[in-house]
Amino acid sequence: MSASSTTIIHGTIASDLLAWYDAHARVLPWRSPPGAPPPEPYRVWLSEVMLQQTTTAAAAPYYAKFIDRWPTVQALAAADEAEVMAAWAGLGYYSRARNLVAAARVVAERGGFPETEAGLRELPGVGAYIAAAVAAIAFGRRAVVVDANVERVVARLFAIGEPIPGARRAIRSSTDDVTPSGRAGDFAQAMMDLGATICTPRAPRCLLCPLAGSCRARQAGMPDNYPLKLPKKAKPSRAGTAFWIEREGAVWLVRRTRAGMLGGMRALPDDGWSARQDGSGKPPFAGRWRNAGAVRHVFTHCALTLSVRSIRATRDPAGEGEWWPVANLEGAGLPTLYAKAAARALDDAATQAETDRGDDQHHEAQVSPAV
DNA sequence: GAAGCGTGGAG
DNA sequence: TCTCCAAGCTT
Repeated sequence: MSASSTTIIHGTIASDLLAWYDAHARVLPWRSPPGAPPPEPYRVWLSEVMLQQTTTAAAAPYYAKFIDRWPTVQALAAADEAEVMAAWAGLGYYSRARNLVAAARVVAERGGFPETEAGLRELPGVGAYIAAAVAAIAFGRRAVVVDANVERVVARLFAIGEPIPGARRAIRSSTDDVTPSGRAGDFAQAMMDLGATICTPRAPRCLLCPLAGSCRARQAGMPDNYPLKLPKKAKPSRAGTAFWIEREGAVWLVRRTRAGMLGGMRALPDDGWSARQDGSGKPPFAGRWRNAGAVRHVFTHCALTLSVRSIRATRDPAGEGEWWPVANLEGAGLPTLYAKAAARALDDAATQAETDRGDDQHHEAQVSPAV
């Protein structure tokens, strides 16, 4: 195939896709309509960080909360890191929140966002994808934007049979080939919308696809065979224990170390469980610990059964921590694992109180059902 | 380059 | 219930 005919075909892909996008673009809180002036770079960047490995449905309420609370990058730069971490609680991948604050401070200090991919790439938490996406969407620069959606669309368009991650080089090269010089942001978002709504991982809707006529996987009759992915490693199961220590309507919370799982987040004290090994089961101090049941939680690379034990304290436990009002537990910003454990402890306490009202016997050794 | 890092929804 | 995986980055 000659270079000129290649260009014509690839140009058709871009124009077909943009025409489809003009008619079918998703309406999203961080997005401008096709052809309209782009949102502020702050909004594009914030949304991209939240959208890493995260569905639009999950990110949307957090995006609204952050924009309401920190409307500008200067406001975010001036925020307490701890408050940003707490606001991020539940969204996962918590290093994103710490990098978010760090990057905001760099941007505020230098008086605005870098406008080039290379400049953006220097911000903490900004990698190849986000740098390209912000350059294209916020600044209208031609950039090769490759996320998991684009990987899938391009692997199918060109029937790239090599498995991920080895195929990434070829996918990037082909994406470069089909990326137009104009409407950079719309093109990137159109590719992602196509991947999210038409060219889906399973059961792609090829009958609705504006690129079906150009798609080599479609022509071969097996679009959902692309991209090929290698089998994943088995996920280990871990066991740990969290401790609910209550005193005068407050619960003792600690802050996890910045490195590792749930790094930097508020948490219940626990027995040192990790993705690599079980916890010791040992409570932080001796006493009449109550078994409040257990919760199950699945992380990216381990599945945890977290036992919950509770006690009423008469003084501060050893080490760093803070008494947090139970009535305002939502404001603590506990990651989901510990929010589940807290709910288990509170439910157990409520159940016990009801039992105690129902008969005169104590049930201090009551065993709650496993979850 | 591979492993570490959350969570919730879909099928 | 179980598997897959979503607008990835860092070390």
